[in-house]
Amino acid sequence: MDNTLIIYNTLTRRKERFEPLHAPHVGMYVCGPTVYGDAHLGHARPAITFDLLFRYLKHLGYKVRYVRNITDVGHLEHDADDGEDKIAKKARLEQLEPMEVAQYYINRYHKAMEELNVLPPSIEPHASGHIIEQIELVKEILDNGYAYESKGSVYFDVAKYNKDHHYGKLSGRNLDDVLNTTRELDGQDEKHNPADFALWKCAQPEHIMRWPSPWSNGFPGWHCECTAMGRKYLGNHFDIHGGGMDLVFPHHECEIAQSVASQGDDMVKYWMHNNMITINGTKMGKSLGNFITLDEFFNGTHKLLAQAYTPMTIRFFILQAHYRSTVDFSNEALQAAEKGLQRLTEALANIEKITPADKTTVEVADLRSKCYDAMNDDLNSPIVISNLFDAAKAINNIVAGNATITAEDLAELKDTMRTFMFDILGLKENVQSGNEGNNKAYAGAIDLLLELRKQAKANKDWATADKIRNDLTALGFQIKDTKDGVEWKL
RNA sequence: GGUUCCUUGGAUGAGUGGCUUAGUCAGCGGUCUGCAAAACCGUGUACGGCGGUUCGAAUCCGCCAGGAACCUCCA
Repeated sequence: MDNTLIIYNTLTRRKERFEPLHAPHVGMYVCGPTVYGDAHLGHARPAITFDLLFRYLKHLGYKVRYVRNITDVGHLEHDADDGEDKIAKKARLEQLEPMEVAQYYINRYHKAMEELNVLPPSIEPHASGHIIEQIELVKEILDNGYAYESKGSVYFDVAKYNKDHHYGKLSGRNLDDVLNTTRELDGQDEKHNPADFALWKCAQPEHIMRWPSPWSNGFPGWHCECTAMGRKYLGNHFDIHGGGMDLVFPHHECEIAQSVASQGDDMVKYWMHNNMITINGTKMGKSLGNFITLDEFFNGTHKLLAQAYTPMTIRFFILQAHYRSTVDFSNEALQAAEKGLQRLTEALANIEKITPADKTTVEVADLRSKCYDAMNDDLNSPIVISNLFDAAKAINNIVAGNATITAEDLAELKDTMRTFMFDILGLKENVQSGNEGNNKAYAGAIDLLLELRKQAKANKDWATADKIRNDLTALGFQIKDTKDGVEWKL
């Protein structure tokens, strides 16, 4: 089996063969959330995309260290008069300690991720816990002559850097373009050049979150945390750095500059970026105010939602599109995903009903290799899913008596389905809430009703039979009459 | 204005030179069923427009139209 993973590298703009720097170890860093609000559908995209990659790399046998940070400090807010950061601003509004706000949203983020069956990363470092490392990074860049101090703040000298290196190689820009299009920003008068970005910001008097440094009491610049923490936990050179496409410039571009200016070269071998989720053709984003939080999806409480959607429906919906394509939100699309997922899980359950025969008359032999081929081609999860649907069709045909399968092929089919659905795509069956005892009791009650219906049917009392079925359906139960008896589920 | 990219059937969404007009959802017809549901079988004119390259293009090149992301915190 040829398991050569090919991934698209934003840096080279082409698909490349994945060759880890230190196989079998793989280091991967992904930009995590800024915790000043609830996670929305857009946040689920990178989480699920890189969860897929994490799962697949592990499945291939790599030992993966996956670092996903929590940004709880350091992002400047542009509509603020001073350089106050988002966490501090929200804290004052709500009369809470900044760390209390951060913790609240971290907890909620973790809960949402768990519901989406996103595996926790190996390390989840907080920016606020790595101020020392960030100060060290700034010092190195200063020592190397690529930064300067101004009124207690430190700025990266982009023009100087660009003489020795290419500032803009990731996003395809050149410095002149950046200069011509840079807008007025806070602290511009402190900078030598409008394109320079902050490595350390001197805190205004009213700014709550602040740390001492050689330059001032303040806080680290926008881009330092990922460079400092990536290096700390993954070393000076690691394999994969991921994030949303909207982070390519300036965030990841600046990370490269910081890395080169401090250690002499880029830390990252493969840059990977997931595309956006759109709503009415426009990006769903915090600042645009057009976002729907994950909790709202799970509860169906947003006015644009026709119904609640389970976490697995959301996950499946995202996996049905390739990660580098935009995916457009709509109720219709989500409902389609919901039904599609149901079809797959039912087919998987139907495997248990199959009695092996002495001959296989369905095409399932190459299912596994087709799925691997799709995954190896830049994580083409939509193709994996379409292959699983082919398998579902085969299973249903066997159950319907139109085809047969040998015990050996059946075992292989089952194992392939389970491996890809559960281990790699990370889908799981929705677990019913409620305690065991209650579930058992009410399952018994349903069975009793269906027994009565069976008797009514035997007496050709269709009115009674239909009433039981229709009323149960109205309560949310699905009743199926199969040749082996009645099946039901909520 | 600059950089990067996109435009596929009713809705989604793969494919990137000819064996793929994927797959899902919806619709329509049929099989099964007391009737349904589920399942199965069958089913439509799709590749933004105009040129070019080629034996052959949805797929490569050019122009035009429309749209998006980034250039400001954002996944």
